[in-house]
Amino acid sequence: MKDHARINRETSMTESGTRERLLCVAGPIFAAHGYDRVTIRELCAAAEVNIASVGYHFGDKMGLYRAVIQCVREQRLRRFPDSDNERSDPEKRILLIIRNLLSRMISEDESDWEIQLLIREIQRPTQVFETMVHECFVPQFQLLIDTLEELSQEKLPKYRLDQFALSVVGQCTYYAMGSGMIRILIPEAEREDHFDIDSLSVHIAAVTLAATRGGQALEHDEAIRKHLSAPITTERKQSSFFESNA
Amino acid sequence: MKDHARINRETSMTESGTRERLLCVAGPIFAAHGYDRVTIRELCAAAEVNIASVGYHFGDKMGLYRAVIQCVREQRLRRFPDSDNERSDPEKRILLIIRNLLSRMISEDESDWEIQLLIREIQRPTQVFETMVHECFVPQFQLLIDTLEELSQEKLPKYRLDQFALSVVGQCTYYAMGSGMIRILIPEAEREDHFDIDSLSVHIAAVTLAATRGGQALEHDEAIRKHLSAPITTERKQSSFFESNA
DNA sequence: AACTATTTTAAACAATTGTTTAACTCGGTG
DNA sequence: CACCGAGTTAAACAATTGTTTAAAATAGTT
Repeated sequence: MKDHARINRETSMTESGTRERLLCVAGPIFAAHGYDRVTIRELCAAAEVNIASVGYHFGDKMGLYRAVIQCVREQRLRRFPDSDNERSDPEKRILLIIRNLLSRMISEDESDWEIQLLIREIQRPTQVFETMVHECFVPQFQLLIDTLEELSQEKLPKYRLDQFALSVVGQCTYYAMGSGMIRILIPEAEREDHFDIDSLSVHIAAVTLAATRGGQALEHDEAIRKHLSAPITTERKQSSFFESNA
Repeated sequence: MKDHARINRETSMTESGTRERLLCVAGPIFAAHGYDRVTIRELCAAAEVNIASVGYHFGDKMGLYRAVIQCVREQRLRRFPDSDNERSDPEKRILLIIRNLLSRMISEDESDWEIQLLIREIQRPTQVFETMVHECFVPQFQLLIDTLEELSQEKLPKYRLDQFALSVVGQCTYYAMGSGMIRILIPEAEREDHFDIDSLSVHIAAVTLAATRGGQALEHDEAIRKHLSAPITTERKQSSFFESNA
């Protein structure tokens, strides 16, 4: 019964069309509404195939979802083979990395459903998540760390580089994950003028450079640590970002 | 029919218990599994009330959810009235703000379901989202901006302060939203040693201070802008954070 | 053409969903 | 006591869900 589908998937001998149509249609829909809110009937209606097709070709609704994720991954790996911005000054490289990160996060294109899908995986990981991270995110993260290491004149311990790298990633991804909040916090006019990809990548790159350049960051680190002894724990539970203050 | 419930809710005359029990039980469950994956029967079974109770007291499943959100909000507003860390040097204040932000993000307590619930609202906003942001997040965001303004010696334009503030918020919230990825990217030993609330708040505060202190950030800004002319757009679509590079 | 394997189809499946109904209990008031 | 409104209950509601079935259609081979 389902063995047919398995053989079909592995050898990919047939080009019947229904499997591919289903695979192509499911991506944007899953990305738009999330796994739970998408029904098999909705997918099959969009793909103009029978309701039983997903069960036959993918065995399961989750099987279709996993196939979609894997398809996106392979397609991206094939489309973006290797970037070769190896030899240039680290300041420029870090700007490029940040810029690429942001252009993937801030959605403007129409084919953004791939990023939306991956972001959903990041926010609520499933079984596919771990392999996805290892294949796609870890290498880029390592590239970011290498650049940061080259950027800082002095030798930094690994955990320090990781912290800086996560600061970069955090700043960038927030514009995707917290876009709803940003839309409220920042007026639209200001957003359009100073929160485009160019302005933001320059800003984040500047922050990163200022933080990593020289030992001044560590110097501040020590200056701050003096404050960190007693008085903080007392106010620790008094206020929070989620609480009103006015 | 539902008028009873409405009157009951407004005047809060009766203390029947089922409404309150439902309200208390629903919070953690919604936070744990999300709105969609929670069934009315599951909630009523946990609260040991009849299935029709939610329809009677809240009119709707969504009504119960909105009541839970509002309950959390009011409870937090009541519990944290006003923090009075007004007069102290801005370096210490920014550290306190970051620290509070992080302690809310990195979940260690058992009563973290409130934050989890709010984070779910941030990620996938519903109707309750906007009022929630205006009541809770906007004031704290303003406090952050005020501190940043005091921190920078020179006068910065508003959009600049907003960018810095979002950098702070982004770095902090990433440890909550991207925790799944961090768990993979950073080894566990390193995470336990250098990614606790204390270390991270010092790190983020140091980054923020280094970025806002003096005009050096802007100086870098200009230095970077020179790079930003032509060559970027060419490599714009070549690689991405999601793509492998090795 | 006949047979086989593979794919598609319409229909029904069983389970679960949110919501509603109508009877019922209880407490207080005339 | 009778009455009434508020609250609770069990049952059923209609709708939708993912999944399966068994027959029909298609393609490929001898």
